[in-house]
Amino acid sequence: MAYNFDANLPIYVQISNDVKRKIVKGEYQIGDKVESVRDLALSYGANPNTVQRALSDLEREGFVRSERTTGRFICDDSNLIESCKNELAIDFAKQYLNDIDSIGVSKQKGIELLEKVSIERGTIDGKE
Amino acid sequence: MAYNFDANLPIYVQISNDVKRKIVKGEYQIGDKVESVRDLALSYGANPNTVQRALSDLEREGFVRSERTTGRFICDDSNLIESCKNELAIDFAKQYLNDIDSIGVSKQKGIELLEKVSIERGTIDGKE
Amino acid sequence: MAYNFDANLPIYVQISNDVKRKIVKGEYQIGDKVESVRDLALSYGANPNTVQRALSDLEREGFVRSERTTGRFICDDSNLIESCKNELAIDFAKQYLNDIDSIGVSKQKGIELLEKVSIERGTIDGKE
Amino acid sequence: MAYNFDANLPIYVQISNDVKRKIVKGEYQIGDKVESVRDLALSYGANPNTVQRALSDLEREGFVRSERTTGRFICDDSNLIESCKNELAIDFAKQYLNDIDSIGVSKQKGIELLEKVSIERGTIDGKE
DNA sequence: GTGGTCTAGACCACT
DNA sequence: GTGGTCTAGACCACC
Repeated sequence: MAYNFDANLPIYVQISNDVKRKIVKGEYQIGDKVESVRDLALSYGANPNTVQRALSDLEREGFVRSERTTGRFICDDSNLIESCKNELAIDFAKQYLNDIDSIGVSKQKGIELLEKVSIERGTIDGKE
Repeated sequence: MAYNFDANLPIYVQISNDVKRKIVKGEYQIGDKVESVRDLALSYGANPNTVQRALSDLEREGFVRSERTTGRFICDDSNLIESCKNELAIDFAKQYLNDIDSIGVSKQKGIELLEKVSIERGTIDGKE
Repeated sequence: MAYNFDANLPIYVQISNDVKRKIVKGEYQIGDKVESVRDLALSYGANPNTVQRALSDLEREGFVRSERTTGRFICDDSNLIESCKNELAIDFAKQYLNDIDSIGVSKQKGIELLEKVSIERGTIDGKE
Repeated sequence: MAYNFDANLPIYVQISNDVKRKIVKGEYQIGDKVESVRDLALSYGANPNTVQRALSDLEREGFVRSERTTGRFICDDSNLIESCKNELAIDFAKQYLNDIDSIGVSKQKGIELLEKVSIERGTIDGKE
């Protein structure tokens, strides 16, 4: 299995989210052709029907459009993509605030931690 | 079921983590008596054996000590608690950095989001 | 395919009906020469044999007559055409009454809807 | 097979439409329990998965809500139901106008036909 | 080859 | 018993 699915969420939701994430991050650019249902099924280690359902959901939400005989493509809707990105980022931020709050760490301390951790990681972010 | 367990982690680990979180946050104070295995099992909706294992782990790690006849108590080891708190906080911070990185959001933007979200929530943090 | 056939009805019936409709509407005038079987087959995207059968039926019903060497022509039988038109119109009317009845809309409301919709469409009917 | 499906439309769409029609007509009242997926599958002569899909769509559209262990129920959203009814009625009206237009019958004549046909049918509508 | 649909049959959680 | 999910395998239309 090429993808580590969380047992608590339906696989089709996780696939849908993963593709959304790739779109939002720019791994899929507008107009890009999405891999075929069968190929995605192979690489996710899921059933084609499950992938199909994930992509149908994305289509309904406006992230991809399908052309019957040629494949699926990323929609040209940068507003949608941007708002999705914001939404995800806000969700992550809320999650972080909840997490540190659950152990009695203040938001201020949480921010300092981000600086400290990012330096330790020596990532690109360290330059900021 | 009184607790929403994640299907991917052993339940005893999740219980152990939850108790640790409560200690770190101060919901359990040093010297406090921990509820009986039987009561904890009820409130977690888990098997007493599972709770027993979680508490044994906590004991081995030095968070609680058991006194044969009177019950279990939170250890007086503020260093351990403090370092545990830091460790958890760092884990959360890393998680957050990974999350926002996965959608192409910078650390700087991530910090701004924390401010924005915490204001919207109108929580205690708002005073900071 | 130049014609969107309904999978539930034999194609030859659908072709026959379409020609009948054209006669009734006046797209084919009395005495007009009907296109050759070969041409009709092309434009309908059907097999010439299928078209042949449709035309034979129309001939049997008296809508067209075939002259061995010159082709097929629309018959001069305005009574037949008129009664066919009425029959079709009545079928449509019954269909409409059934449709609105199936969702609990009264005939009266159905008539008002026709006025409303035809105005919205801004079609020729608007003048009436 | 207890339901005559049109080969041109996906079965799940037809089932969804049929249930919608029943809601709109009042055969299903607000709060009514919908038959179970398995029962509906039997009565429609379709696969439970197909019925499931139809109902999921209806749920997404807000017509029904599902309670995990007890069944599905018609939502209390009379606005939605009313607007759906109007939409369907308008579709039927447009269809009728198109139909009669395709044989050169005017809207006015079409309305007269409705009166005539409804009297011939001797239905309740005849009193209007 | 592509997406789309359908069936059959299975398992799960919940009550 | 309920809804929900997943897999496996099939067929179709389109190009």
